[in-house]
Amino acid sequence: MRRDSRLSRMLHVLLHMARDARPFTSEQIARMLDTNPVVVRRTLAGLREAGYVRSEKGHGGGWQLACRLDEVRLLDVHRAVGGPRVFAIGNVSDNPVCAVERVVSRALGDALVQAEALLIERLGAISLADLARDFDALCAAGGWDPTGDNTR
Amino acid sequence: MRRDSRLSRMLHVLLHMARDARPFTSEQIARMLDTNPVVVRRTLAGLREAGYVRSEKGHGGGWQLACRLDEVRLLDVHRAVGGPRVFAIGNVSDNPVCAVERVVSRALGDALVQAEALLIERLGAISLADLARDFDALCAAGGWDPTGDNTR
DNA sequence: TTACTCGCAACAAATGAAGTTACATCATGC
DNA sequence: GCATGATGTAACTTCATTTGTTGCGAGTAA
Repeated sequence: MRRDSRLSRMLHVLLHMARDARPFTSEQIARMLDTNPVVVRRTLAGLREAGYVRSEKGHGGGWQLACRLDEVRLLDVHRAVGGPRVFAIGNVSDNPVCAVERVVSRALGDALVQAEALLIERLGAISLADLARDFDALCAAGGWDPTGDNTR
Repeated sequence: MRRDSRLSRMLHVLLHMARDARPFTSEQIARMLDTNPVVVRRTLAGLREAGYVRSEKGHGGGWQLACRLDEVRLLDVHRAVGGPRVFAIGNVSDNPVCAVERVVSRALGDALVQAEALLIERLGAISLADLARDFDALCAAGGWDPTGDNTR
């Protein structure tokens, strides 16, 4: 499988929306993400169901933020895009018959659970507002021009 | 992609080998793991290159342990089977052009790096000897008969 | 009425582990 | 030597999952 990039992509879009209240069309977002509009609509659908964005059809329609930045954390977005499996590796069986395998399964499972817990904790500790602040800091430090077209 | 179970499977096999010095054929191991002999040989090949097992052809041949249990840690086995990608999720790009994406990439990357570091640390802290001890403890506690055929 | 937009179903492409088939090679025992 | 049992390996298929693509329906605004 390719590496799942939905969380990464949605965060990217959300931050752009946070910086510009005008609706973005799926076409525009697809160009930002270097993909195509159907993939964008498909993935943003999850965020809409969670209430983080809203979409409007027709002229002047598109996607807009529908939440406060400080109320949505990376973990929420992860869940909104389907809360996909975190690990590419894992146990072959959850409830092994073989006693030897039970020992292996427990040790490996413990390590994975701990690592996942840390990841969840990290993602739960960062809000979209934090990222927006990071962005402002980056601009201030790097002399980047926030009025230009930096969509890519 | 299916979840990568090579580490889990190889640990299972190694512990069986630790308990019985006789060579195991790929056929026998395949039955243990509920797979087939070619997959077994393919995966064990990595452990052989690392020097953790050795294989013999012909009558009475098969696979045997070739290392001390206290010298091989789960992390070593993970690497010996190819050290596959740990996460199923990740950033879409390592070096984004877009300034917004750079912020996202850094935050997400940091969280993933921390979680991976913890997993690596855990896998590095457990040796095959530790698992063998866990197994003995399990037998002692559960009244399991180590002389029986518990290969499955 | 036309143009623009999302919504969605259906299917193709790409990726990588696991499974399968086939055959070469080597070691043992007779 | 020869049959047998075992690994070594290439080549292909299967499977699961994200991503990409096409096509069409439906709503909305000018």
